[in-house]
Amino acid sequence: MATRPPLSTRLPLVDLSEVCPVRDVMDPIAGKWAMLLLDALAEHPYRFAELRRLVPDISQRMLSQTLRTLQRDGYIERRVFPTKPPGVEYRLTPLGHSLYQALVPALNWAEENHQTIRDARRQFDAETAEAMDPLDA
Amino acid sequence: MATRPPLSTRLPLVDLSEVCPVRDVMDPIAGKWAMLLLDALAEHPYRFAELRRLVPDISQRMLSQTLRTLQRDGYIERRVFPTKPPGVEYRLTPLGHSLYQALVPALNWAEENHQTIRDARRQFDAETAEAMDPLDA
DNA sequence: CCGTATCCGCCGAGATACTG
DNA sequence: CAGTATCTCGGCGGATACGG
Repeated sequence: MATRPPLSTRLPLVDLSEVCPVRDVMDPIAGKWAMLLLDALAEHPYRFAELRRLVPDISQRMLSQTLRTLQRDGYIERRVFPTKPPGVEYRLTPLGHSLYQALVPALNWAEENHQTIRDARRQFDAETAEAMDPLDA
Repeated sequence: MATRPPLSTRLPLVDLSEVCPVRDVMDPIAGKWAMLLLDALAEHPYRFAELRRLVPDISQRMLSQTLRTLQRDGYIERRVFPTKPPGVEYRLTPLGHSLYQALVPALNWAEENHQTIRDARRQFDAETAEAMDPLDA
């Protein structure tokens, strides 16, 4: 029958990153560590090992990788000092500071409303459990 | 310039959701669709099928699932109308509107700086490619 | 019309070991 | 000190089929 390319091999109809700027911009900083690093660098430049200490549970691999994507998007700048042994410093660019400022309201909101949300979750879970198991009426 | 208190307290492995409220709050809305749905519902309540049309490339499964997690955190309310066939309307709660307001600066920033970031990416990729393949010096 | 159940590919992220 | 290379695994999210 009429030959049609398999669905899986067809390219998207439009460039989604073009259609939805918000997702294109937010995706790289929505990972597990990006915001933490932006927050750490917001006030002060840091070296690689210092960032490891500031975020103790990040792996070397994810620290390196996250820093590079932040650098790629223009949020941080990487400076190498040819000392012995070499040192590398990371600092926010003006664009990075600008992003951080735009994030501040959301970050503050999260902290202010954290307990409210936890309560909402507990209540929701209790209600749905009750609906499935109506013993505890 | 608004410097916030540290995002990550450096207490070791206790309950991370307790230690890092920002991650606990932001994680559920950092998914692929949550922000889009919040944005759609910010102005006007919608029914399930209407949301499908508004966000054409979302699957039924992810729409249902995302709406449920938003409801669980208390951002949206679900109203069932026993019509024939049944209709379900979703609308933002006051908490949901409050969250959305806190997100607005970040959303606007993303749109305003989208092109700048795309340019930064292109330049970064070009430089790293050049570094690996120094033919075009 | 409004979902849930199941199967599955992909990728983010951890652990570990190795280079300059 | 500041990374990369490789392996691995769990979970997000897509496709499809079925239920109320």
